[in-house]
Amino acid sequence: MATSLDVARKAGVSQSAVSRVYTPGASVSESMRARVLKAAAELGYRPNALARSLITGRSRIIGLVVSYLDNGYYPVALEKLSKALQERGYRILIFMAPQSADNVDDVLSEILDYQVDGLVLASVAMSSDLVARCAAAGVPVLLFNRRQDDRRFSAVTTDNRGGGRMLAEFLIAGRHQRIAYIAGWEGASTQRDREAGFREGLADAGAELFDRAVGDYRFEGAQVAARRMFTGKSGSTRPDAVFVANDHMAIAAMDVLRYELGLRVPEEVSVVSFDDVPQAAWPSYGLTTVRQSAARMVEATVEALMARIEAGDEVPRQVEIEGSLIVRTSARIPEGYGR
Amino acid sequence: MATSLDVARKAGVSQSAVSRVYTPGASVSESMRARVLKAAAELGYRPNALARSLITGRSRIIGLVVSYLDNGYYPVALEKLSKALQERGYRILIFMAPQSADNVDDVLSEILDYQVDGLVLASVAMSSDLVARCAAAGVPVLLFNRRQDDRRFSAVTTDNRGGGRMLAEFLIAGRHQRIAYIAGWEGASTQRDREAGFREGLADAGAELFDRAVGDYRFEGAQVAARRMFTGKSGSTRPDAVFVANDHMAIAAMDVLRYELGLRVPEEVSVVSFDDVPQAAWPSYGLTTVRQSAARMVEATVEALMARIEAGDEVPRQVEIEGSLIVRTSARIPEGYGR
DNA sequence: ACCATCCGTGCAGTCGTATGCAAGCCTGAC
DNA sequence: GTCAGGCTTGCATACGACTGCACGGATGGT
Repeated sequence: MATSLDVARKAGVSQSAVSRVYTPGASVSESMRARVLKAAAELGYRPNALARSLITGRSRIIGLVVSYLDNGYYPVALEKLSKALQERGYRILIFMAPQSADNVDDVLSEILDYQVDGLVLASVAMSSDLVARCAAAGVPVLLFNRRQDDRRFSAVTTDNRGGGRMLAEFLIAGRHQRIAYIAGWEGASTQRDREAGFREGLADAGAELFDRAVGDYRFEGAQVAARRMFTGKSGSTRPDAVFVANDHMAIAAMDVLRYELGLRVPEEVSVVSFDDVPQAAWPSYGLTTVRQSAARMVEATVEALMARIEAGDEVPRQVEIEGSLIVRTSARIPEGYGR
Repeated sequence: MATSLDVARKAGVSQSAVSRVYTPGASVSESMRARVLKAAAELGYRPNALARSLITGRSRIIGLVVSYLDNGYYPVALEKLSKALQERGYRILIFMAPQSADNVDDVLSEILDYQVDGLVLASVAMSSDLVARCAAAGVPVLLFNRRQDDRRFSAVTTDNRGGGRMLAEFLIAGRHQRIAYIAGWEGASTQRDREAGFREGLADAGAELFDRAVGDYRFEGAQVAARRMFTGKSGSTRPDAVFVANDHMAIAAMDVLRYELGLRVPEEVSVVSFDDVPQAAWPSYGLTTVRQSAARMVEATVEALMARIEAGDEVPRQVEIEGSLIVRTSARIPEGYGR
């Protein structure tokens, strides 16, 4: 591999000159730039990003920690995030977090070793020890789709509480009598907020939860929860509507209802959920769900990161994106709805 | 951030000593190791991976180029690949390739700037100019799920031809009369091989394609293709079976058949496909498909990469994984099948 | 013709770590 | 007691690029 020194020799200039040609904003004459570029092209020279990072102290790498990709929301978000950052000249170093949340620290340490300019944690929490290390290293941390009360973090979330409330109102308007809930992982802020908003919405109408089970945001968890909630019950002892805390689980639950238990959706049971993953729009499911716009969340993420990295903002931002109710076919539609 | 020199001063030893403590296999006495580790812990020291890479010439970063994540196969593969590489001390620098295949070169150049130790191209092709540069830089390149006749590449694929043939035999055994094919992107080796194998299988039984359309491996492409192929046709002029070149498209096609055109699957039309993405197992689809084991492909990928990177093998490997037919409910099952 | 100014360029030091080399110490065998 | 050999350790240099500083030349105004 050719180095800047090789290019300099070939072009008959100093190594500094070569460096300046590749540094935007540096002062170089046209004639020199031409000579350097010619020599560089002949040698196939490209600046070594690692060496550059070492001295500038900025790697133009963003660390991303994700814990699961099977929930269809994350691939979409990852794709958008990657593209948006690429456009700004950043790359993504990706880490899969082990499910056991305690090991995340080890993984994170390794990321920090690469001198990332920023860190995005997608649905992942972080020990306070690590927080301190990131702060010391001046690495901005952004929580994606998770809130932490600690105000030292930037965070981008959807208005989960508001979304939960919208779903409650929709089900109430549809005259559902026995409304149940299948929860996500209880450690997640999204789970807590969605449930809180949902219960508020019910309470405002004088209703309350008819049943509740926990699916932990996992596919199999939702299957088990749905079986537990519906198996062996007759029309009046089982829910006539269920809010499943995200689409990933809702799909699992719906398949159990239909294909294991022979229930009709939405005629016998209405199903609503949260996220609007691509699969939610597939006509086999047609999920009525609260859209958590990946495009807008990613946009906010990139903006918040860039503010801290490039503009040097000190104060973390907490951004909350508005959700919107997408009505499809998985839940009974209130009479006169949409007029 | 503390450096090795800070640690050295605090521990009263030389910088080299600190370095050696963190270099596996280096010769350090127990007493010194203890002193260094103590000082390091107090300062929160961790070696700078960039500086280390600069001098060792190995970054322990693998570049990964992916063009789409909406096909459910790739998130699964990415997750497995990432975990497998993490276990071996490597990280993934991820790049989304723009759809327009010509710009891939720019993107790839940027990856190479980071001195990656290896490059995995998932369903992405590469210009011969870039090939030369990678070879010059000594960066092994591995084609994942794509074959290129150029023997300078390592490549890991499924036996697409064999898989296509299995599907043809299965449909023939099911006594289908009018067998059609919805193709993937014609530039892809997977597309060509799957189709070739399928046609061979048909030919062996004295049959041939009844109809053919192109879906380009895209969801919308498959919808259009399915409409074109089935709209406004009666029982005897439309296919009674269709092989859709991958699951991602098959799901789109199936929904068109059922929900737009009111056809019953598999009673009126059998659908088979390729990949076995997680969604294929969902009972709403129950796709009969050829499993392309992500686990085995990733395993082969990691092994081939490590052979070139760590063992220093010069010869690229072309690995072809056996596919297996997964029979579910989307296609008529031949009488006496499985006995 | 003189001086102030500015632009372009090279020199040399720097980022944080790894490693060949040589020197020092200790051990054990004779 | 001597010497060979091995194990530890520090010194110095290298990796590849960025950048503050100083210097030379060109420019412009008076």
